[in-house]
Parts: sequence; structure tokens; C-alpha cells
Amino acid sequence: MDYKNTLNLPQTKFPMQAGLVQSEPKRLEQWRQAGLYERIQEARAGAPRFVLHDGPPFANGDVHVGTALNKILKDIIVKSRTLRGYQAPYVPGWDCHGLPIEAKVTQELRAKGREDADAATIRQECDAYARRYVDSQRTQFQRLGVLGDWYNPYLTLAPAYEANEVRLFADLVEKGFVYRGKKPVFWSIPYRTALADAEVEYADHVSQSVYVKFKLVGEPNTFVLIWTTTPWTLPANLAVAYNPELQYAYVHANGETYIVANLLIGVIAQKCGWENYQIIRTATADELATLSYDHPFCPRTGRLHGAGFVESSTGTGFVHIAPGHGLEDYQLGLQIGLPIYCPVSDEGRLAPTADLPREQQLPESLVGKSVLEKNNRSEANDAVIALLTEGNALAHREDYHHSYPHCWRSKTPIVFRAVDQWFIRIDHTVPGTGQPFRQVALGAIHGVKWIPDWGINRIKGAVESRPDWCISRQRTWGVPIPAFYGADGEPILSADIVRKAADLFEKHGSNVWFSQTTEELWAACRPAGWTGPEAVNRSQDTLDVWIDSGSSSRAVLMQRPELQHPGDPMGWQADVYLEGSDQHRGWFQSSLLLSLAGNGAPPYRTVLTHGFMVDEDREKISKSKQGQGGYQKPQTADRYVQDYGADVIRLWVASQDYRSDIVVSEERLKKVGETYRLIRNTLRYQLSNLYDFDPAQHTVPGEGLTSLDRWVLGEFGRLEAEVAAAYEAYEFHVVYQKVAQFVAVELSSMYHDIVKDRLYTDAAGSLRRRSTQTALHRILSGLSQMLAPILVFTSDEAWELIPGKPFDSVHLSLWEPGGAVTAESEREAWQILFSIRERAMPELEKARQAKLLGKALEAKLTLVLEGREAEVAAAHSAELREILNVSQLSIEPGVGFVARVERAGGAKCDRCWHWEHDVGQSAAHPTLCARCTVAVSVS
RNA sequence: GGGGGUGUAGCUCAAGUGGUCAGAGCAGUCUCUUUAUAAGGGUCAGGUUGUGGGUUCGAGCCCCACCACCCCUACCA
Repeated sequence: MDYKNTLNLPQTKFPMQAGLVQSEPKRLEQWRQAGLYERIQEARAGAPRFVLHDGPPFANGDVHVGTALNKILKDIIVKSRTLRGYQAPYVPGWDCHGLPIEAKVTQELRAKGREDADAATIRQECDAYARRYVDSQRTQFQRLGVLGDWYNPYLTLAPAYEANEVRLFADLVEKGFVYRGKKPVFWSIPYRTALADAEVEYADHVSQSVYVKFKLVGEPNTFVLIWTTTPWTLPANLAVAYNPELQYAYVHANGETYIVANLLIGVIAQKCGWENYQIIRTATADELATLSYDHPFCPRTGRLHGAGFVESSTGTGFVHIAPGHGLEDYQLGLQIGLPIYCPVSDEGRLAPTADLPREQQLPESLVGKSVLEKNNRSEANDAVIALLTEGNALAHREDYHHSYPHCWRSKTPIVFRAVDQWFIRIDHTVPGTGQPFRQVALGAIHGVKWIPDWGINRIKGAVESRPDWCISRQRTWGVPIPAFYGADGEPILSADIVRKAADLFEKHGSNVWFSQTTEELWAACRPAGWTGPEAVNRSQDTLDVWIDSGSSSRAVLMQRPELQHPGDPMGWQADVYLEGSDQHRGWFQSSLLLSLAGNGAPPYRTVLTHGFMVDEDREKISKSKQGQGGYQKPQTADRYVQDYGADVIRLWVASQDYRSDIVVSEERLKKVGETYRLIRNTLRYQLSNLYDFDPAQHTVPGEGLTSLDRWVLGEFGRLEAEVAAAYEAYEFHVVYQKVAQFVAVELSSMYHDIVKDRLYTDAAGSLRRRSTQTALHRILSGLSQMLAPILVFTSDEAWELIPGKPFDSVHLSLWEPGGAVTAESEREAWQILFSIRERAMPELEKARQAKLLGKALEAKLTLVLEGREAEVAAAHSAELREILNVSQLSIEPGVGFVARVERAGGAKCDRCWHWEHDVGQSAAHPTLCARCTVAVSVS
């Protein structure tokens, strides 16, 4: 007779093969139809709130793996808090304004021959463009298993958002933070606009550096030598700076006399080809202060000034000062009363200005020369160098390799250029505190928790060193700065005006600023009882996009009822912000400054930071490398999802400590795929052995469980507690490590392997089997729950098949970890038993290698034990035999540890494969052991 | 050029205030199983903790220098 079908062999609908790429979209659809996100929020109504505020990605392009990492981490946090009973809403957002979209749209319009499109038209196109990408990115984010309020996100282009952003701006105006000034700012020539610090990327660059002779007035044949990497700024030169702390000397060479810094003489001599130079005498700082020089090609003179920022590491010790082209130059210029002279037009061409008499300015030959570089050369540089050569003012010219700021969009080198712009004054004295805003901000930083803790240094560094915030952009696609200009050209800006504009934006969208006439706008925005000048023009500038996203505390956190912490006066503050570490300078900072200035408090309580994606060589994933065939496939989220499935991607995200860099490689993903299969098979094993288990009827209470089951539940309880703590601390890689280890060791290698015999061969309804099923059921539920934030699809798939579950989705369930605890004495006994097992296994393996036996059940094992081990083993000999999985075990007291293996006696039971002496006692079942005979007759 | 971070077996992670702490899992090897079977069990092997110094009776863990990579920064004018 074939007894195989009398066994309780595993049965389940949970497939071994996941087929994630096909199955995940189905589950996603199931969730969508069920309104899972909404149901979760309803289920947690009244529960304590946990708010993670989303940093808005830019609504352009496909979702990059790095962006996917960020979103997945956020989702893991939200889901894990939800699981623990919090109401954790997730409102995704998108950053919709800005140069990349405007550039793309104008390009498209140009291609369609619509070069004459006006601002309002361009903006409508931009709006449509941004929304298109919001849709496409939304789909990609959802595919990752991220749950949220996807169809009610926050968009920085929404009229209500713009209105609240502008109201926040009004508060800043009211408190005196905002001013208009002419200062050097980053300027993108191709896009004809000022750029924010955060819109600048550093890249390697080769500059044409020149050593230039400035002829001293009244000292024949004597020159001050300056060095610059930007020859095109020389027409703007108004002074020369030296460092009073440095030593300078007169040097005679090639028949001329030069003044340079002592420390640099050697280097300069080599570069300029001074073969037999002589140091004539030192030049004191007092002496230098009296000197003036003739500009090399503009008919004017300048003076020398002491300045601490001049360094002696490179150059000549003298710095050419152009207050219109550098921040330090500008500051020095202000100090000594120089005009902020910037003879470069918006288009990046040299041009005279009204700051100086025309005759003192650049020669006609330079006018119109373009500063913009192509292949490391620019017309302006070439023309200036030609003039210098002509005038015998060029001492040396060489390529200079360094990293230089570039426009993030056009990838061209930016220029520093003084223009009239709107600024936020960072050192503004905060009304009511008497403290400079910068100090207030630094103080507030200490009230926020930064994870990892070095994050505080980053944000402090950013706030300490930042200049005033240039907030105006010469662009169309953005929130207009609601300012006007009077007949005299002076700006008109007040909080009341701005608030009225905000109301207008709220009603009609900010497009009104471009579609209506100045008269109409002024009529709508002019405050009642206005006594100031009347507006004749409106501002054409838009706000820096960092003001957009940085205003989300006002425009989102304070607006949405579901994001408030009821009963907390500061309840609008988010619990967590989570972005890449570059955002210390970016969104973390802009959000902090704006919320502090406008709302009076930081927008967040904890700021979490993650590292960046690097490839297998730990080099950053770069577009250029992609272009050179460095990657086989595009580094988009979708591509990885299509290859591995979202759950594997999520497990990969969880597997690494995200606080440092994240390695993305096929090898790594394949390894994680292995772990995924291990976990999946574990869940499958448990499910498949619960096919006939109804927790309502069959659950065995704690005291009735077998000791082994109590042991495993105790271990599992400890795991749950550790995993819960790891989630709490945002250490998901610890979750991964602990779970993977537990699944591989405690479950797969130990418990599951041991318990197979009971589950398959005991009578289906036997206490021992039901006891083990009780444990499996408990572990399966808990395991699904602790995996749910990471394996969002797989855990739900398993959960669905768990008998008697009280929630229809694991994501709705409440996870209460760390329930069962094994008594200490029982735990100690099991530790001893497993330690004996560990030492006995190799002995069994030796016998196997010697071909004495195949499976352990063919063995009889004799253990010689001493002391406590002997005691425990004797008291638990049945358990010990079971965990060794041998047919026969004999324990003998003795000395030390000896394990003797021989073939088991008796006969092999046809059903359970144990070797027993009681096989054949039943006439009905002559090939069965006594235990199986009972099992067969019961069932 | 400055600031911050990282660097432990092929891969991910561990190793309170320096003292059996060099460990785990995975992958790899050999092997047993056909009652989780495109699964499962067992066995073995793997690292002079980026490099070089130093402090100490004793250092992945403290100090110094250097190297590699990542992030931020500075118009080296």
C-alpha cells in the first residue's frame, strides 16, 4: 500500500515562483479598486498622527532609481508606522515650475514655429507639460508599491499652492526680509537669468588664465602683476587687492620691475620666463596702499587696497577687483566706495554701462564680444587677451584646470554678474527678538533631530556661510513676484499688495499676472488708501523655485487637515522630512528658512538623510557614463522593476544602510533576489502547512504547546521586538539582516526542518501537530506583518492566504510585536539541546561521507554527555531525538562529549521512514510503526 | 583648496566606554535528500579589519599622515 497519501503533505495556492513582474500590477489594481489607501486612513481615524512630508521631485523625465530609493524609503517609514497603529497619511508632491520645463517647452514651441508665443501661452504649455509628467511619474511611483493620496497630491503650480506661497512671501515682506539690490549673482547666459546657489553644478573646467601687468602710476617700467582665470572680467576691473599680512617684493626681471608676493616669486618666475630675476627690495603694506595703476586697456586708473581674502597659494598675491563680477570684489567695492560696475549685458556680451563715463570704459573693439564659452574659448576672452598682448601687458597665459560652477540646465559655465535682483536678507534682525535671522536659524537647528547626527553640521554649515538669498528669476515659468514699478523706476512692494495678488492667484491662477494689463493688476492689488507712488509697470521676475518647494510648510502642512497633529499647538509641523544629503543645502535649508521667517518655527521635527546611488565600482551613477555605454540599461526605476519586480527592488533598498552610499549593481540585486526567494519559500512552507488549520478551533493555548513550539515562539518574539525597534530607529538594513537570518537559521535550518516530521506524519488533528500549526500561524502572521513595509506585494499575497485573518490586507492590520516569551529555564534547556545538536551534526555528516547512511533517520546516535548537559539531555531526550532527526537516540553519562553513529536498528516504517523496533505489529499495516498505525487509523 | 561622510571575508551587515571581537547571513565548495523538490538539510573553505606610522601591557575600535570613493562648498581672483 502506498502510504504517501495518508500523510499531511503541504498544500497551498501560494506559488513558489513569484512572477512579480506580472503579479504586482494585478495586486496594485486590486488595491486601487478597494481604495486601500483611503481605507487605511479610515481605519486609523482618531489614532495618533505621524506625518512624513514629501519633498517634491521635479515634474520632468522618468523616475530615476535614485528617486525610487527616496520614495521607497519614505513608503517603508509610512507603512511601518501605520502597522504600529499610527495614522500616517502620505501626500506626494511635485515641483512643477522652473527652467528645465520652460526650456523644453520653448524648444518645442520653436520646433512648431511658434517663436512668438507670449508669456501666458508659454505658461499654459508649461502647465500642461508639468502635469503630463506628474501623471507619468505618478504611475511609476505607484508601480513601486508606494501607497499615498496619489490623486490629490500637492503641485506647486496649483493656484491654492501659489497663493499660500505668495502669502508666506507677504509675511517676509512685512517683516522686512525682502529688499531689491544690485549684487553679483550666478547668471546663466543661455537662459538669461539669475540662478540660485542650488541651481549651480560644479564641473571640471579649463580656464584661460592670464598673468597681467598693471603699470604703476609714477613708477616707470614698474608693474603690479595680477592673475585671473576670467580675462573677460578685466574690462570691469576697478581696483587691485593685496593682503596686508603677506610679504611683497620688487623683483627685477627681463628689464622690467614687478611687485609680487614673496612666497610666489619662484612659481611666477618660472611661468613668466624670468631667467635671471633679482629681488630688489621688499614692499611694505603701507607702501602698497599708496599705489595706483593704469588700467591695461581702459583709460582710467585704479588703486591698491588691502583685503584679507587674498591668498598666497596661487596667483601673484594681487587680485584684480571687479565689484560687478564677484562677491568678495563686490564687498570690497562697497567698502571703498567703488561703483558696482558690470559691463556685461543680459545676453552675456561686453557693453558699456551708465556707471562710468563712456570714455573711461572698454574700447570699441571689445563691445559686443560674447563671454559665453564654447569649447573653452570665448570671444570676450580672446579679444581681451589680444588687447593685452597688443599692449604688452600679458606676462603669461596658461590653461587652468579647476572645478567651476555651471548652469544645471544648459551645462555652460555660469558668470558672476551684478544685476538688480530681489533678495532675502539673511542677517535681518528678526522683529521681536532683536537677533539676526541667521542666529535664530542656527538656534532652531538645535531643536531638530538630525539623522545621522552629522547632518546638523551640514545644515549649520549651509546656514552659517550662505549669502543673502537671491530670489528673483528672469523667467516666465514660475510664481510671479507681485511687485510694481513707479514712474521713476523705483519698485513698489508691500505686504498688502502681495496679499491682494495672492487672492488674485488663488482665484485665477498666477497666469493673470501675465494675461492682464498692468493697470488691471494694479487696480486689483492697490491697497485701500494707498498713498505711495502709482504703478506704471509690473515686475517681470518670478520667484526662485526653491521658494516654491520651500514654502510647502505653509502651502501644504498648514493647509491640509489630515496633516495636523490634533491638540498640539505646533501640530502643523511634520514629524519627518527625508531626502538625500545634498538637500541640507537645498530643500532642508530653504524649508527651514522660509518656515522660520514666515511661520516662526521649523517645519520639521526630525530630518533623515540618505546617501546617493553609486555603481558597482562605487562611482556615482552619471549620465555621461550612461552615454559612454557604462550601463547596459537606463538607470530608471521602471527598468529595474521590469527586470526584478518592485518587491525585490524594495528589499534591495532595505538591505543596505542608506545613510551612506547605496550600491546598485546586477550582482547585488541578484543576491537580494536570492534572499527574496528564501523568504518567499519560508512563507510558502508555513502557508502550505496550515491548509487544514482553523485558528478559531485549533489554536492550542500557551501551556498546551509543546516545548519546541514555545521555544520557537519565544525566539520569534525576540525577533519581533528587535525588528520593531529597528523600524522605530529607521534602520531598515537591520530589519533585513535580522529577518533574513531568522528565516535562514531559526526557521529553515532548524524549526521548519525539525517540525516536518510532526506536521506530515502525526495524525492531522493531533495535539502535537495542532501545537506546531499554532506556532506557525502566529509566526506567519507576524512575519508577514514585519515584512509588509518592505515586501508590500508579497506580504499581502501571503496574508490573503493565512487562515482566519482579521483584516483583509496586511497593510490594514495592526502589528503587536514581541508577544510570546519563553520561560528562562525552558530557554536555557533549549540552548543546551541545540548546542548538543550543533556538535552532533558533524558526526552524522562524517557517517554520511563514509556512506554509512544517507538521511539522519537511518542513524542511531549514542551521546556521551556530562554535567548539566547530561541532565538536560536526559530530561528532554524525546526533544533531543526530534531535533537531531535521528530514529534512535541513547544518552550515556560520561566524561566530555562523544557522539557515536551507527545504523538504526529495527525496520524502516514505510510511512514516516523512521527506523523502529515496533514496525509490523499491526496485521492491517504490517509495514508501519506503531505511531503511524495510530495516525492512519485516526484519519 | 576647504568641510562632512564612507572604507571589516566575493556580497550585504555585526562587533557598549580599546582587552577570546574578527562574527553572522548570503553567495562558493563538497555532500545528503525526491515526504517544501526550478525547493530543503548537512559539511568545509573565506578577512594581516583601505595604506603607513604612533599611543597602549593590549586597537576595526584612540591619535597622525596618506589613498580611494561619495556629498557639500569656493568664481584659486
